[in-house]
Amino acid sequence: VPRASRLDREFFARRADDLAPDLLGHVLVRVMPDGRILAGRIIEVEAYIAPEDQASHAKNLHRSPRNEAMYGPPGLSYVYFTYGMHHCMNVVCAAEGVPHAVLIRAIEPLEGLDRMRSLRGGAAPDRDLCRGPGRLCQAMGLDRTLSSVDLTIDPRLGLERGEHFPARVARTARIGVDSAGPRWARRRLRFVWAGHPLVSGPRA
DNA sequence: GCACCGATCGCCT
DNA sequence: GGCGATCGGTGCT
Repeated sequence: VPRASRLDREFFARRADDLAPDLLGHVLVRVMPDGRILAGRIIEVEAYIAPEDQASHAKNLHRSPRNEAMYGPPGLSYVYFTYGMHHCMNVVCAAEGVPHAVLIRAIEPLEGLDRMRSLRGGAAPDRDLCRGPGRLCQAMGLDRTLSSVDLTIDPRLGLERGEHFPARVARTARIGVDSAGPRWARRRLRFVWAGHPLVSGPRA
């Protein structure tokens, strides 16, 4: 996988609904403790725009040890544990103190597929390796110990500038946020690489 | 202290 | 399409 450079802090210093579509095509890179490299191209994301966003962990400026990373500088990771068994990864953005974040919902595996298969338990088909926020965290070896890391410099996890980008980006409502109420559940803050076969859920 | 539930997934019918 | 798994976060008593 050719690696031009990492995305820098300036790239992340904007609203989540502005950054989210521009993350499509860039490459999430994970260096495992043994040095093995896992990488995948971002193909599906969701924007969370607290404090007003009632689907965000930081709604109404709610702040706790869990979501503290959301209040940090742009370019941090926010990884949380949910449903008693899954992790989800976000990219923190906007100005420090403004808790915007972009949830990574699916990536196209590029490097380290054999390792991803073993991290996922080996049974599922390849098309499901990194399709969905919980699956991609499992396949990339991501958990809460990788929350609050600086994606612009951390040797374990980062975002590399991509080389291929979507010709068209589709916009839909976010997934799994019905309990936030119709106003925020309906809002089209999910962005997908139009026509990509490995997107989770509705494609348009 | 305690009850409720989740930015999900995999397996069931 | 439906449901159980499984546990930490949250909010109420």
